[in-house]
Amino acid sequence: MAKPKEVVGKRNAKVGYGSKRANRRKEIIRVASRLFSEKSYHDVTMEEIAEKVGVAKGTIYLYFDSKEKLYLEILEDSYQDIESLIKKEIAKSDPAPQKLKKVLNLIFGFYRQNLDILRILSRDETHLIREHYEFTEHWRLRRLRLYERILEKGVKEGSFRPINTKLTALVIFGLVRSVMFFHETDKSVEEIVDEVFSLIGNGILSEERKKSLEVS
Amino acid sequence: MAKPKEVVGKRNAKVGYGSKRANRRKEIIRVASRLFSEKSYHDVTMEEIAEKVGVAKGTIYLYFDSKEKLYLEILEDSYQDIESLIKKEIAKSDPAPQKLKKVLNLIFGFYRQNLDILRILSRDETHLIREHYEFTEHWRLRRLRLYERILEKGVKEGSFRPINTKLTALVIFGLVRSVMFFHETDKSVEEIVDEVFSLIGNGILSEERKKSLEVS
DNA sequence: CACTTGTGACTGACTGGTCAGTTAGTTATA
DNA sequence: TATAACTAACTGACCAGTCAGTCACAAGTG
Repeated sequence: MAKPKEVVGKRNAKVGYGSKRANRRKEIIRVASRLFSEKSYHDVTMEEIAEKVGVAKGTIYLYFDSKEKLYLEILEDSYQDIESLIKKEIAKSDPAPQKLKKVLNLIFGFYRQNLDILRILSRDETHLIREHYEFTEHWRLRRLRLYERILEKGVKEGSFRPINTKLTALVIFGLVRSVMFFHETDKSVEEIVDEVFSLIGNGILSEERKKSLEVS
Repeated sequence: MAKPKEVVGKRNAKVGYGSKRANRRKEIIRVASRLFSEKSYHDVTMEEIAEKVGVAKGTIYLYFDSKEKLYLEILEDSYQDIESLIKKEIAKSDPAPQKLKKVLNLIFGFYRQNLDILRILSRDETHLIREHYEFTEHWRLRRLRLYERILEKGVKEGSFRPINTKLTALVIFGLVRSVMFFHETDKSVEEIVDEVFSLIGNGILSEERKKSLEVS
């Protein structure tokens, strides 16, 4: 415990000693993220990444085992970042509607600030490699469960109607992506979330219409 | 007008004379669709397509100028199919809510019957080539406008609340994809559409909750 | 100090393999 | 037999990953 643990070990290990080496790593990830957000996986070459970082191609391989590993690390980092952000901000005791709104704000906010990552994650290149598929699937399910738990809590509390929580979670999952990705960015995240929340909160039918449906 | 137009012309023209040649074309598209739905664009090789069709690679090039053209034609065909399906079924006079439900039924139904196409269209490989991006964008906007028009009609009729139709269209666009793609297929299309429609129609908040929000 | 040895970061030419697209030649068909 | 359909071998470009070697600098040594 006294001595700091020997940290050199494997070259491409993630653990960094906040030094030059760690910075290079980060710089490579930064550049690669931007490139992967602009083009598909196969259209980004290691040569190109190296060039934009300002090193030779071989150097990249001193930090990452392979192109796939580099790509997957970008994905994992992003998912981790979002999730830890949510974990930090959400208090268990919040009533479900507030909780849902908070989560939406955090997610929309994160994506707004990390458009490259939004573009990468939105793309469904789940066929690249087996690992990638499992990866994406894993994180998708985590996100769905998060929504579901909030919805279930709301139903129990009585703040939400007795809805199909699984389906509703899917609906929220889908709309987040499309709204974030395609909505004009002239509105603040808060405004967008307010509108989205009011929409899924109250629905689109008018009161008269709802009444007439109840009758029939 | 009397004589059928000279149709031979360019080898790879789409126009077919319902014969052998046209069938080959269709078969190639069918096989390619399945492969493109299983793997990413770059991971499907022309060799593989040829093999699965049962011809030599060169033969594919007698029907399609390039891999890109083949891919884009699959996309275009799919978009066209869905849109013409909708156009055929939707009467202008339907009230907005029914219209929306009908459209959702048609789209969900189409995807349920064409899972390959759902997988291809869901993937956002919009970076492949410039043409592909414009393509996808074009059809996305058409779909959004369709939703928007229905929503506007409903607002005017008074069957929908005065909602932000642009945002709502995006929400619907997003949820269709994610619900269709990920929802267990043990339910019929009608059941799913009913549930989705009730969700976006009435919202998730309970009546008490809505009232308490109105007060605050 | 002058030197040697060591080392981690980095380089870039090279390899092995892949694959879209071509073409010269063969087969089927009208 | 003329033409369309088809084939299979080939070409050229591309690219992930490798590896022998360079370089700047630090640590040891007499």
